[in-house]
Amino acid sequence: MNISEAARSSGLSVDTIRFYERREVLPRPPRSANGYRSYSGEHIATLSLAARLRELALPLDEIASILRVAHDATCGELRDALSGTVEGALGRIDDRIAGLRQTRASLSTLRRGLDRMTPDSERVAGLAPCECVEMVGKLPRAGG
Amino acid sequence: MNISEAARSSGLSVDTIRFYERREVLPRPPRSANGYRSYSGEHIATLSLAARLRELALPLDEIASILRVAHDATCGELRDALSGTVEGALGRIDDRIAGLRQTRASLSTLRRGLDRMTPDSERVAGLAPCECVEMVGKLPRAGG
DNA sequence: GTAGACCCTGGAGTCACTCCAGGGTCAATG
DNA sequence: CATTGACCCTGGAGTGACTCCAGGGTCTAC
Repeated sequence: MNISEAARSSGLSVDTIRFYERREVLPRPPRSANGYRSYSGEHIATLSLAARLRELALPLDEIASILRVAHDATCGELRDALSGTVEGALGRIDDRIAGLRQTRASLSTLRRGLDRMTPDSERVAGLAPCECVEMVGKLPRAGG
Repeated sequence: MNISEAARSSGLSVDTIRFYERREVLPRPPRSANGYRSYSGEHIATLSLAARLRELALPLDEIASILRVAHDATCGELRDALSGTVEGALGRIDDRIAGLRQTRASLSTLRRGLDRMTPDSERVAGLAPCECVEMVGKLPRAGG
C-alpha cells in the first residue's frame, strides 16, 4: 500500500501523513525499491488511530505519546493514558462549544437588529455612520 | 490615550493592536511628541468594533474591509456589508458546533468504554494491545 | 515514447497571534 | 540628580497544524 491508498483508508491526507512522519508522530514505514513509502495493515491501523485522535481535537504531542504507548504497553497502561487525555479533551471541547454558542447568540442578535433597520442614506465622514456600528459595539463579549 | 489604555478599553491586547496596525486592519493613530501612539475616542470605537467582529470569528481580511466601509459609507451600505458577513459567519459557526458535538459524543463513548474495561496485563509488541485501540478506531468520523 | 498520475524532498506560506531582544521614555522616589 | 520600574518603540522569530510549491524521479496505459 503506498501513501495515497494509506491516505484514503485512514482519513488523513497525503500531505498530513508526511507531515506527521516528519514530526515523529507516526513511525517511519519501510520503503519499496523505488523509495516509495509502503504501508502494512498495522501501519494503516496506526494512521487511523492518529486520525481519530486528531478528530478528538488532541494536540499532536499528545497523539504522539499515545501512539508510542500503544506500541508497547499493557492494556491497563494504554487505558490510563487514554482516559487522562480524554478527560482533558472533553473539558476543552465543552468550553469551546460554550464560547461558540455565546458568539452565535451575539450574531443572531446582530442579524435581527440589521433586519429591522431601514437603510437611510446619511453619509458621514468618520466612524459610526449609524446604529449598525453601535449594535456591534454593544454586543456582549463572548469567548471566541 | 496611549496603547495600554486603548487595550484595556477595547478588549484587544497591546500586541494584538500593534499586529492589526501592521496588517492594516486598523488605521494608524497619530503619535505624540515622544513617538507613542495616541488614541482618540473614535479610535477606541474602531478598536472595539474590531474586537467584537473578531469575537464573531470573522477573518481579519473581512474585518479590515468592514472597518474601511464603516469609515465612509451610508448606513445602508454598512448594513449590507455586515449582513452578508453575519450570514456567512452564522453558517460557519453552526457547522463548527455540529462538528464539536459529534466529537464530544465520540469522546463520551470512549470514556464510558474505558470505564467499563478491566486493566489486563497482557503486553504485546505491535499496535493494538487491547480493545482500547479498537474502540478508538471504530469511533464514527466527526468533523473536527 | 510520451502523457498523465503518482511519488520523493526540503522549504516556504497560512492564520492570528504571542513573545523576544534591544532599545527609548516617563513618573515617582531617595 | 540618579535610579527604579512601568511603560513605549521596532523588527523579527516562534507557535500549531497543516498546506502548497518547485524541482525532480517513477510507473502505467496507450
